[in-house]
Amino acid sequence: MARWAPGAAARLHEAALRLFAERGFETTSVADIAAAAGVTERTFFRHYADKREVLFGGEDVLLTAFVGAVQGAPAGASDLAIVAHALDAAGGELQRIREREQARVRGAIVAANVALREREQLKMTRIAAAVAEALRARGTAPEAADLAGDLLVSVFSNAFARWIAPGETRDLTAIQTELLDALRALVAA
Amino acid sequence: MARWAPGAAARLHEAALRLFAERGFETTSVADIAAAAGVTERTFFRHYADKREVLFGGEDVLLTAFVGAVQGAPAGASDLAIVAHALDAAGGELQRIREREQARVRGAIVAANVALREREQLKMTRIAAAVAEALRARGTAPEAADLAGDLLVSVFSNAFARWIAPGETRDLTAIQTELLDALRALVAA
DNA sequence: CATCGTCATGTCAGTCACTGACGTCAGTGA
DNA sequence: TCACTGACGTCAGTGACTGACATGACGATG
Repeated sequence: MARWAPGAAARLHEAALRLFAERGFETTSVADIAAAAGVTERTFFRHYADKREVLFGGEDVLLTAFVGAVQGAPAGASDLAIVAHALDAAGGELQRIREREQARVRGAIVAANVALREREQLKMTRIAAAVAEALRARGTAPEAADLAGDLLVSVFSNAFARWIAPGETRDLTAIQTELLDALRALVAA
Repeated sequence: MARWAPGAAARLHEAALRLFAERGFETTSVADIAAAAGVTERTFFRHYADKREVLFGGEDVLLTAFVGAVQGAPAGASDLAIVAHALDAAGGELQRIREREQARVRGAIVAANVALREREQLKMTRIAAAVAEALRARGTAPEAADLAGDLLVSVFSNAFARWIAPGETRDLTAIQTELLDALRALVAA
């Protein structure tokens, strides 16, 4: 028999999500989470670099999805077309791996806490930078690449926020397409 | 004679900036800053809510400049024209109150630390939200307002980063105008 | 089958950011 | 003269996070 029950990271993740939803992020200590998962506090920090990290585990998935879509966009496509392509591809993949209800719970936790919103912003900024870098690698001018990266993140973030809003039933990609159209109209005016 | 030397907040600010630049943000403790300013640690937290706050003091100045410019934009202007107007007004004001070299020092400190970059992102997000709200108050549709707020922040942030880049000599507003043109080209393509 | 290293965890002691409660005393106004 | 306030000090915490070291099940290797 194993000395310890396996899957400590998953147990910690689950316990953290439950406790954050029940009592809030700030009012649940790492010790609480560890106890609920049946490990010590030290073990928590062996699996997650800090208390917030437990909510941002699969961070790289989204980033690599966006970057991969940019790299895989058809040659000769305009920068905006590449952005649209990446939004479609990554948005579709996100819907496949993430349940909407689960995303709503997590979204509520993050929205309720400043430190978590800060972390979410950083994640998005990293994605924007990675997309910009991928565009530069395709030959886009530096200034345009930076702007396009920000633009992609703006459309995605706004679409995602609306996707998890209560009562919303549309596809994430549909919302993204709509917002991209709104952006075109905005800049063309 | 006064019981304590006046201007504790200013002394703390100065000491913090100097120590951060010399030894880095993480490796200088609040106790160090307080000692350098001739007060106790407790007093530091009476003036600044947390260790990072000492670098983000005049945060509201920029926000109110942007919001004020949006509110003061000519009636009937398109959303993009309002954004351009706000960038010009706030960018110009920023250059008047902030020395470029000082901004470079602060920028280097912030760039060197993740926690500080997170905070900077949050500040920008707040500005985007405030600008979006001001646009909605003028009658802009919610989706367009959110996108326009993000767009303004994207242009400003990129322009500001280039403004404090080593060797850069152009005006902040000139860089902003150039980036806004690049954005128009990007979306029109 | 004995032994040896690895790996995930526990244990312990410590640093540092941040907070609440309370005391102190110069200045200010009645 | 006296009560009050504002700005600070003092003290005793809590909680996030880290480094160093111990432990014991497991797989590999002889």
